[in-house]
Amino acid sequence: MEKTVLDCEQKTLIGELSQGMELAKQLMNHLDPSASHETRELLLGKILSSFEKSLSALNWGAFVGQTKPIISKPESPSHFGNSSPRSEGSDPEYKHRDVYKKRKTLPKWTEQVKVVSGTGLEGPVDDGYSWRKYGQKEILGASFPRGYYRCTHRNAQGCLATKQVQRSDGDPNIFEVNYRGRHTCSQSSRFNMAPSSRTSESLKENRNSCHLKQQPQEEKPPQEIVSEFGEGHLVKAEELENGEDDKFPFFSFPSTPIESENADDNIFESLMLNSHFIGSLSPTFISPATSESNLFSMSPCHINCYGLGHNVQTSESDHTDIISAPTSVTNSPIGDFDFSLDLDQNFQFDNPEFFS
DNA sequence: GTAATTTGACCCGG
DNA sequence: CCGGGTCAAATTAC
Repeated sequence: MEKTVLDCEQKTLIGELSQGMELAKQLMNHLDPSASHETRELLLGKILSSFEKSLSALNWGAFVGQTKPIISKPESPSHFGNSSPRSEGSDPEYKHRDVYKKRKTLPKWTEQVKVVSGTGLEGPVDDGYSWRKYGQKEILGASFPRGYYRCTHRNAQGCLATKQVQRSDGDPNIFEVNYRGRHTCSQSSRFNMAPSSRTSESLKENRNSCHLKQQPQEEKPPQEIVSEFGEGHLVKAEELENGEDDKFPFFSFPSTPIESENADDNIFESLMLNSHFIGSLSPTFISPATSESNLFSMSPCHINCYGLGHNVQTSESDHTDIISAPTSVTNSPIGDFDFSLDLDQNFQFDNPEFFS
């Protein structure tokens, strides 16, 4: 495989993006208070946001893209596509068993998104992927319904990525976005597959054509883009309560042995994480009073990535982890990735997950 | 006409 | 049995 070339491409891209992001941040720091042109701030905010998205997508693509269809098990995603009406079947057992089983094994992580101005726009909720809403539910104890989204290309490409979006109880400005599963659709790997001829232009093209579609929300349609500036993220990776069988394919590793690639990807992780942590690591968390609505007060464009493995627990206790070790965080994720990659080696052999 | 959303019913796990 | 997650027909938007 010509991974090396691609990796170089990605490194360059990531490096540039990181630099740009840092510069933007610096610029933001040096904003003249007297000027206080919101437009400028807005612009900067969007720049940063854009960078974040790019980096994030790049990073994810690095993992997802290099994997071929993740679920290579016999009952591959195909039956997602088959409009398999359970009603028509006298088949009492449906395929739901498989579905739920799969659901359980998918990697899961939560992103807490804060939208400052209450205009109703959730820029952050639009994370760069195309989602289709497939359900909405009132959640007990929650003031707002939870929306269920799946990747638009699930049928076409068997992409199993889903997410849940729900407003926080107390704060309509906070959205909890629960991601589940990695994107296996071609879009998600757009960066990864980018040939050397690919420039930022084509990347932008990609974004427009595939990914970045404004996401209509259950609330009011967005009128202004102002709120996008004040957004804050908290990304935390979680693993499902891993049963014995459940390893944590947080990045959906294929069962094909790839070692050097992983190493390189690890570098990407570090790169990206570092870029995020540049000047953005401030333990400004507010300890969550309750496990329900966790309000994290953060500086704009503050993203924390928590990786995997040993660190993961249920969402509630997760918060404790996050808050309790804000300083070690800078290194921790990288270490975690290392850890995970190491485990990945094992994962290749015993991911009985897909054999059942 | 096609694609996305809405919405009530269904299924599963706890 | 209840609550959460998903499905799919109906409806709406493009």
